[in-house]
Parts: sequence; C-alpha cells; structure tokens
Amino acid sequence: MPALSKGASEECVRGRGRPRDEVARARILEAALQLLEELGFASATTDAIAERAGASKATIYRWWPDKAAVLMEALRGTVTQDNPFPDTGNLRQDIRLQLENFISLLSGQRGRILKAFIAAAQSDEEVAAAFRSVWMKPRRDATKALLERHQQKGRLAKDLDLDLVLDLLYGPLYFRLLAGHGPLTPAFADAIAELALEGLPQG
Amino acid sequence: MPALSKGASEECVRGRGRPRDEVARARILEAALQLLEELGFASATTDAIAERAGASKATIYRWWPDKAAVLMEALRGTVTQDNPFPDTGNLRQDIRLQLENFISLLSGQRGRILKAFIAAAQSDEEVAAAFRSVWMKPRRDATKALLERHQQKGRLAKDLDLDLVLDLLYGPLYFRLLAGHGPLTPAFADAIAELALEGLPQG
Amino acid sequence: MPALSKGASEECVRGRGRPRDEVARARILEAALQLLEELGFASATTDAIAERAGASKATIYRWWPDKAAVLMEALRGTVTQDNPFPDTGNLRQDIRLQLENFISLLSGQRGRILKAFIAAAQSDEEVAAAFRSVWMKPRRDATKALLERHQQKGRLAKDLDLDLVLDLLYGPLYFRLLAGHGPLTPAFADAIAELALEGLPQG
Amino acid sequence: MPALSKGASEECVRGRGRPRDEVARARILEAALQLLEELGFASATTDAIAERAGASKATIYRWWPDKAAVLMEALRGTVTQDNPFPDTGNLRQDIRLQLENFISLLSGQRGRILKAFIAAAQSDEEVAAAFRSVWMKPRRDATKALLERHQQKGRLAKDLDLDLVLDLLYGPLYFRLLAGHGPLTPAFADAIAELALEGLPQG
DNA sequence: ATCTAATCGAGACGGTACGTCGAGTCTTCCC
DNA sequence: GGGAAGACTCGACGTACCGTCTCGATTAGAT
Repeated sequence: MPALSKGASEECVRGRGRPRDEVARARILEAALQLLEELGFASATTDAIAERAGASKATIYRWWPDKAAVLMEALRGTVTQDNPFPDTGNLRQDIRLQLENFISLLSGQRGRILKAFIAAAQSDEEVAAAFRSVWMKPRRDATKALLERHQQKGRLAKDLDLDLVLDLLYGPLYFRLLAGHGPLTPAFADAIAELALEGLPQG
Repeated sequence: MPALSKGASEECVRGRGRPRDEVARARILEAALQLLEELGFASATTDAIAERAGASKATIYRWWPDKAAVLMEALRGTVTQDNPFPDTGNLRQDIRLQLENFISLLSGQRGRILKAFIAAAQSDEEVAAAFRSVWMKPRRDATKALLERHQQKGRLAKDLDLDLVLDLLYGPLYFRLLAGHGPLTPAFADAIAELALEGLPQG
Repeated sequence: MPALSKGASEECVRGRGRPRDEVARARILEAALQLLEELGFASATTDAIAERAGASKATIYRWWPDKAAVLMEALRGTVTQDNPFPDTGNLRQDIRLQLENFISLLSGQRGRILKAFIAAAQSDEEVAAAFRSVWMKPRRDATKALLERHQQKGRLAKDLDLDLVLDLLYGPLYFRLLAGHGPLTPAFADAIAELALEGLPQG
Repeated sequence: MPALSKGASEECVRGRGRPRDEVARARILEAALQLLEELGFASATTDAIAERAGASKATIYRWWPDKAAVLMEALRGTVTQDNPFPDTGNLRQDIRLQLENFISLLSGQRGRILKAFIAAAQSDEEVAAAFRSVWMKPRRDATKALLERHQQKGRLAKDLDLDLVLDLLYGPLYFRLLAGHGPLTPAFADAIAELALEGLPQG
C-alpha cells in the first residue's frame, strides 16, 4: 500500500526513536481536506497544507509519497466513517441501500471532490494509482465481501464475477456524476438496482 | 465561448492589420493534440506545443487564455460522429455490437482524448455543456432510436425508461475508462451486455 | 552617421513612390522625446512611441535601425546653446553663477535627457563623440574663456590647467546627476564652488 | 538594504530552518561576474547565471530582487577585496592613495563594467537603486570613516560635510570615466587631490 | 542520568513550467 | 510605393509549485 500512510494502525515494532506524531498527522489530513474543498485539487498546494496544519513539508513527505496521496487519504477519511456497509440479510435491500448511500454521498461536497479527483487522475497516473488504491479498492473490497456473503448463503450464483457486478451497479452512478447528463437521485439508484437485479442469475 | 479561439469561423469584419495566421493556428492545435496523446494533459507543456508547431508561445497566449484552453479546442476538433449504429433485428446482438464498437473506440487514441475531455469538463461547465451536446446527445439519441425500434417490435417493454437503460449499458464502460480499475476488452462488453439483458423485462 | 535617420536633409532623388511623410517623422521624434523624459530609456518602448505618434512600428523601423537610434536623434534635437555665461568680474561670483545655472539646467527636463545621452554614449562611441563635440566642447570652451580672462586679470594662477579646474567644478555635479546619491540643489553648487576655491578646511 | 544579499556577514540569530548555502551563493556571484565580463550587462541572463552556477533561478530570486542586484553584488565582491582603504595617518597621502587606487580600478576591466552599470542605471531605477546600495554606499561609508578619523585627530575641520568632500574628490574621476573627455591617469588623480586640498591657487 | 535514534518545524535547494513583455520582422489593406 | 494596423518569432523575465535536503530542537527507549 505505497500510496497510504505507513503508520496508522500497523503493528509498529516500536523502534528506539521518537514515535510518529499522530496529532500532526490528523492536522495535515484536516488541512488537506479543507484546502481541497476550498480550492480544488490543483490549487491545494503542499506548502499551503503544511502551513495550515502547522506542520512542515518534510513531515508530509515522510509519510505520504506525494500530494495526491495526502489528498486521497484525507478524502477517504471523511467517507468511511459515515458510510457503513449494511448487511440486512436481504440482497435487494442491501444493494439498494448501498447505491442510495453512494448517491447521497455523491450529491454533497464529497461528490465535487471526487469529481476533481477523477479528473486529475486522467492526466496523472500517480493520482490515478492513489485513487484506485485509496478510494476504489477498499470500497470495492467491502462491497465484494458483502456480496460474497450473499453468494455463500445461496442468494447469488457462486460463479458470478463480482467485479463485473460492481461495475454494473456503480458504473451508471459514476457515469452520471461525471457526464452530468441526468440527475443523481435516490430514485435513480433504486431504478438501477432494480434493473441490475433482475438480470443477476439468482440461483 | 471565451475559452475557445476567438477567430475561427466567426464573421470577422476583416480589420486593417495583418490577419491571423490560420495555418499557424492549425499547426498549434495539431501539435497540442499530438502531445496530449503522447504525454497526457499535464506533460503537454506550452513550450513543447510551441516548438512542435513552429510557433511562439506569444502567439499561443494571444489567442488562448491558457494551456487548458488550447488543449480543449484541440480535443473538440476530434469529436466527430463516424460510428455506424447496427440494426440487425436481434436485440441482444445489437446491444453487444454497440458495446463492442464503443470498447474498440475507447481503446484507441480516441479513448485517451475522451478521458481528457471528461476530465476538463469536471472543472469547466462550458466544456461540460459542449461535451454533452457534441458528444453525448447525438450518440445517445441514435442508440435510443435503435432501442425504440426494438420496443415497437415488442422485444423490449414499452414503458421502459431508455435513458436508464443507456446508463446501465454504457455507465460500466465509462467507469472502467475513467477509473482504470479493470480492462476494457470486448469480453467485458459482452459480459455487461449479458448481465444487463437478463434483467430487462422482456415483455 | 548610420544611427540617424536617412532622409532628413539629404538630396533624395525623388523616386517613383509616395515620398516620406515628414510629419510622421516629426511626430515620432516628438513622441520619443516625451516618453524618454517621462519613462526613461528602457521604458520608452517602440510600441509606446508608435502609439503616441499615431504611427506604426513598421514606419519607425523603416527609417531608423533600432530603438536607440530613434531616441538618440530625438535627443540630439534638444542640444542647443541657450546658456548665458556671466562675467561679473568677480571670480567667486562667476563660478557660483555658472554652477547654479548648470544645476537649474540639470534639474529640469534637460537633465533627464542629458542622463539618457550619457548612458547611450557608454556603449556607442559615435554617440560619445557626438556628445563631446556637440555638448561638452562648446560649453567647456566658453567656460574656459571666462576663466582665462580671470587668469589674465591676475585673479587665478597663470599656470593653472583649466581642464582640471573644469573637472573639479563640474565633475561633482555630473556625479550627482548620474549616480543620484544626493540632491542637485543650488546650495550644493555653492558648497562645491566654495570648497573648490578655498580647498578643504584643514582643522 | 533590500538590494543586497541578506545573509553574508550579518549576525544571523541562526534561525530554525536549513541555513543558506553560502557555497551556492559564491557560485552564483562567480558565474554572474564571468558572464558580466564575457557578455556584458544586457546579455548576462539569469538563466545563464543559474545554469553556470549549478543553481536554480528560484535560489537567485530568493536572495536578490532582480538581475541587476546580482550583477552589482558580483562586481562589488571582486573590488572590495583587492581595494584596501589605506590609513597612513597623513591626510594628503591617504586621499592621494584613495584616488590613485580608484583610478587604477577604473582603468581595467572593472571600469568598463562600472560604466555599463551606470549607463543601465540611467534608464532603470532598479539598477540605480542596486548601484547606490551595493556599490556607492559601502565605498562611501568606508571612505567617510577614514575622513572622520582625520577629523577626530584635528587634521580636518570638524563641521565639514563629508558627503560634499567625497563628491568633490570622486566626482571628477567619475566625470572623466563617463564623458571620456580626458585621460584617467594617476597624475590626474594627484592633481585633483592637490587642487581639492589646497583650493584653486588664486594668483 | 545519560546516550542514541527517530521525529518534529522551519525553510533553503534544484528543477520545471508557467504566463508576460519587449524587440524587431512580416503581411495585409488603404491611400 | 508609403503608411497604419497588427500578428508573428524569439528570447528573457520573474513567479509558483514540487519533492528533497539540512538544520536545531524535541522526545522517547536503551544503556
């Protein structure tokens, strides 16, 4: 996980020296998020983040490989909290809740930030890598685990490619977010869930 | 359209001085497009564009407000309709062909250009509007007409919201294009078509 | 004199085409002089001269080889003798009047022009020669004649090198004009005259 | 002293951050001097200085306000070293040595550079400010200190305005340097010193 | 109670691209 | 053919940001 902060919750062997200042880490992420919302991706400079956080650039670059990683982690931190992955035991309900949650996420401030990120990722492979590892993968893994539970309980065909299912479910939502050709409403999320579900081989 | 070149096809009253060098303008846009494809948005520098176009930076900045505007206009010139929309009479086959065609389009140079276009649209509503009207709408209208024919022939439920269907079909493809978390292969197109079809109420 | 305008008073063979517009030439030189006084040598751009003169840059570069030549010719037009050299019969008074007159000259528009002239002379021997013959020599000759009268009347040592005296008296004034490290006031002129006449008061 | 490099020999309180790289500073000044001598004032570009010094333009502009200030300090650095201000205890001898030293300085490569600087200063207030603060002021301060010692020892009137004295002594030398109407020989320096000290011999 | 090592804030560094400006040239139409 | 308008190339300017590095100061565990 090179794009992620190293320390965090890992099992540090607790070396000799001064330990990492977790308060500084939190201040940096908070400052990064503020600047991301205020100025956008390109204008949120590392110097500005360091200054607002009362940290030094060296501290930032000790724990994150580049600017994109900081902003990505700041973004992710604001999402995982308020985005519990429901497991009601009912496949249709789980999926609808997932998509509705995601729609409500995209509709707020986070949606704009996410758009800026994906835009930046198109012209910068580092940003793209950070986006995939910090944002996409954890969310997809969590949703995949949910679907796997449904598979194991027999509510979903066992040979189904879950990556495909995730693309079918989330693709339309990202599509509207980025192309802006239609509204991002809960009703849209439900309709997509409905269409997609009826096609899934419900073994 | 302030972000675009002023002159172009406008009704210039043919002022007194030396007229704009349209050849140089074309060379600049051509160079911009080449560099965009070769290096991406961020690495396509104005100096490089000027050098390859045999123009000077001053000329570029006389006609475009900044680098993004040059690249945007270069991009816009490539958006043309040259995709035959097949109509075989078989819904499944039509959809598969559509998606496979689109995949092959995205896989080439046009895919990279499209990515850059969508990226630019995220921070510029004018670009976004142009993208929707010049790229999205004609293509969606054509595909919608195809689906409507299938509806009239009874192969597709008559009360189906076709915009929803288009999002379900194309969303996953745009999603992989922009997020880059999976390959854009014909097999992927087929799999999406299959999943989507099985869910459509084939009344 | 390649640095000057070609036409002027030369015997033009009166070729086929439209003759040179002498009014435009005069407007260009007038504009050049104004801008030289207002902004200095570097900030008096050719674009500004052309705009103020209502001329085009092409016209300027048709008749002068470069910007310096235009400004030089504008400058040369202002070098005229209009300074009465007083002869009161009193050495001290004569010298003080001379220096005070010179100070008042330097303080006005002519001072700024003179600065520009001397600056140009540093990198152009032709300008330097013109400066010495057109400006320096007549003025020094006149002052030398005045001092010679004082020598003949016994008020000044007969074996005194008058060039040296002129440098001692005028050098400090030119120095402040060009280095700008102190004010060019009549009081300064008087003080220099006093010191030069009496020598440094040695405790 | 805004036109001067900040650090140098000042009593820095040794702030927290990384200290200024004095080696880089020396390399920049050395490169500036070389280019000044090779190409002259106008053609010694900041990019060339940075490249030859192995430094970056940002480093140059961090410590000097503009190109003129760098070149000025480079020039000054080469002079103050090999130009000790003598203090023999004899006023006349000190002054003669000072002026003779200055004449020998003006006669070499430095004289040409100095002329170019003063010329540039006439049309560029930034250069003028740099010239006064980097060249004039330190040299005048040093000579003033010398004269003050003579004042304190009673060899020079205590109420004498030393700025005036400096103009009387150095003005004639700068005058000949810039107007070029007479030779810059040691004999000239001696004659000026003699006249200034004793006053004009009034027959 | 030191010693040692890793951390911190501060901030200077090399590098790269930006967008601006002026000089001098060239190209069109108008007189 | 001369002149006004104004677009062009060239090249330097000074600025901004990135990611790296080097200080002195701080804070632990190890000796």
